[in-house]
Amino acid sequence: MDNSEKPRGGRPRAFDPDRALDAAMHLFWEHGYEATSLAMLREAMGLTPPQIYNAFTDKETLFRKALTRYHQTEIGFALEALSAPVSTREAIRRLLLGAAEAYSRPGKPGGCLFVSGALAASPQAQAIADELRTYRKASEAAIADRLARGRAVGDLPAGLSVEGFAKYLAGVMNGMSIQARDGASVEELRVLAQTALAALPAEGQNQAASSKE
Amino acid sequence: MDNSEKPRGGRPRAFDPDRALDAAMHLFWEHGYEATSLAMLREAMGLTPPQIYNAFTDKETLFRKALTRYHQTEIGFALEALSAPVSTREAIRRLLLGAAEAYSRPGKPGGCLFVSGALAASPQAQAIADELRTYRKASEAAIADRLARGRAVGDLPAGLSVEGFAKYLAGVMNGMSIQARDGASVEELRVLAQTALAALPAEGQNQAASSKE
DNA sequence: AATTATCCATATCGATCGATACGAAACCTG
DNA sequence: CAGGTTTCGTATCGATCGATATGGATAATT
Repeated sequence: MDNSEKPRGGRPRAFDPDRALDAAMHLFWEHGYEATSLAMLREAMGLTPPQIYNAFTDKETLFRKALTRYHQTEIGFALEALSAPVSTREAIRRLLLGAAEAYSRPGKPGGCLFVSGALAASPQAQAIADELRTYRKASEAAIADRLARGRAVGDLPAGLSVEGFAKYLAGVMNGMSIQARDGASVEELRVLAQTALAALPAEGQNQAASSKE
Repeated sequence: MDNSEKPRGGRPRAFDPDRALDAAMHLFWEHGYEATSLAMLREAMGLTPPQIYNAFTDKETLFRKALTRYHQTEIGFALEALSAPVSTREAIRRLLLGAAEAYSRPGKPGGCLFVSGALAASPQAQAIADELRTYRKASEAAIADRLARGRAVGDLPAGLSVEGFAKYLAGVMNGMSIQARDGASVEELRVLAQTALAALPAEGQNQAASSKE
């Protein structure tokens, strides 16, 4: 679990595993799991196949580590937005605008790795597709949790279905990911996010937790 | 261009090309272009490789024909909704609810082939990915056209950006496609669609776009 | 019946896929 | 330095990829 293993002896590595993992992550992000070949990884990571396999076990493990790294380095905006001490509307606004920015970063592949990584897969890669779906479902569940808290404090109507609304918001983010992949600019994604926000039920008319922010 | 070619002599086909194309389409729909192997196609279509290549040239041509067939047989709801003689809001409502149904048909793969077919692709399959993006862009353009017509007749505020709103709606549909792929039921997709409709600017209060709220 | 054209079935093709065997090289421990 | 351990570079593995060569079979045309 620790990436700074103790070298109990033996020849030291001639490369930086984190840099190599970054290169792999970007390649998977751009081309998806199956369409990214070892030859492409070899070139992008600057490593020989034995180096890759010694450091990352196999292609599937490498991809899973790339997913973890992506989660840590590229989409911190999500947890940040959902846990910020702001109103529910503001939290959702930050979430969607954060996605607009994260899905269209210059020099990075468009969209979200969790969407592009393996939306369709061969039977052999079904486990990878399932893993990505798990990430997407977790994102939706995190949104639902935030909405439920917002409803509990009066930010949202008591009758609102948090699951349904979370599915809408997660769907919008997934759609933004595809629009980003199709070349949408950060400004266009921001407009999309703002438009999506208009579906939020009016807020502020009633709240049990009065001046929250 | 005619699928009932003239048999100017020679041994007749022992299979129905349309049935075979249907099988291929469903396989591409489920697994995407690259992850669908000839071995899978061979089994699903019930044909030998020479039969496939004789009838459909190669894998890429087969996929493009599957795209055309998909467009003709599975997503007629879109053109239908956008060309129906109803209000703009009703047209968009039919579009989104039609997508909810089309993306979750029992016995068919979830989501839209135009999204799942090749969201990420290897460099060799870039042409296929571009083709699918062209289909998606065309859908968005068709929505924008409908919105522009709606705005012209006062269904929508004069200041509304049809391009921006079309990008939102196309994004929502793309997101619905992914939600469907993640197992969302037709009811859940309908709720998502209804939620997305709430972002539509109010209609009917003004025809000349006078009191813009 | 002879000719011509197309399709069918079998057996594979070369290229690429992900993954390794092997032995030399480079570090720690004793 | 000797022993142990790990990574290095080179070469290549078997499996699968998309795609075909080949020759017999079946039809319309002459």
